[in-house]
Amino acid sequence: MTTPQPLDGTTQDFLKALASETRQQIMMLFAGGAELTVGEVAERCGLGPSTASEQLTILRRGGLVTATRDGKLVRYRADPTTIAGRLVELQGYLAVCCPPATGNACSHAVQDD
Amino acid sequence: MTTPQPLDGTTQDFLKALASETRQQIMMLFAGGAELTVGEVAERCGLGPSTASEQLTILRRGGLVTATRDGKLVRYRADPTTIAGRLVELQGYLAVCCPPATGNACSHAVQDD
DNA sequence: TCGTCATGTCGGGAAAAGACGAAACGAAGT
DNA sequence: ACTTCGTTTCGTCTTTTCCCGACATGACGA
Repeated sequence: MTTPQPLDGTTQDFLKALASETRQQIMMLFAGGAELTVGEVAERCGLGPSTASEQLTILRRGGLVTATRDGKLVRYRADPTTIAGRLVELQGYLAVCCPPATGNACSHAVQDD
Repeated sequence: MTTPQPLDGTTQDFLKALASETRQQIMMLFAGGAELTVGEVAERCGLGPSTASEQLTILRRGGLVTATRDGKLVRYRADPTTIAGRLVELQGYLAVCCPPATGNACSHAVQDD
């Protein structure tokens, strides 16, 4: 079950998606459950539409947002469920790296030897 | 409303440190609370000593490891306390992006009940 | 059908990251 | 002091990322 050896590919996409200031900025736009089109994201971040589309694709691969088509628009929104899942995966990975000995907060799911 | 702030600098360092396959690999070496020198990390990851040193510096900046000098050696180990803190910060950031309305599953992922 | 508009895809160029070897630094031991 | 060994810093190269403009795709309205 536990495949904590390397890091799961999905978690890797999650981390890489989040490890960019621009994409962090994009994620902030979705605060409060906002739905935004590619063009809106582009404008609010000062990016070209193509760049916004690319970055949103990366965020979608990372499980951070979902997209639905509405006419010729595509509405993006945050994906809390998947985000929570990736966060748990990340937690599990870190729990392996952390000494599961003393009362440390980052170890509570994976114990193995 | 929730602060539409980009993201804490420390959390950014944390994410960037983790968003690298080799650094993830390095972190795995510290499983079980192991203490490793730069040379050991280098050898086990198939890296040059200088590269290992650089990557460990990034991990230290991200709060993932701590270093103590022991003679001419430098022993690195995981830093569970700081990791847990950064994880909580990350979770807080993501909670802002996530709609706090529906099953906001991403606002409880890290808690260590 | 045709034109338009929003999005996605493709190439390219600038910037950053990743890894290396050579050399500098620091802490023992001879 | 000198030598040795582990670590760090520095310069360089290669690879990847980031953003762009130009073009292709797909959907709607005339």
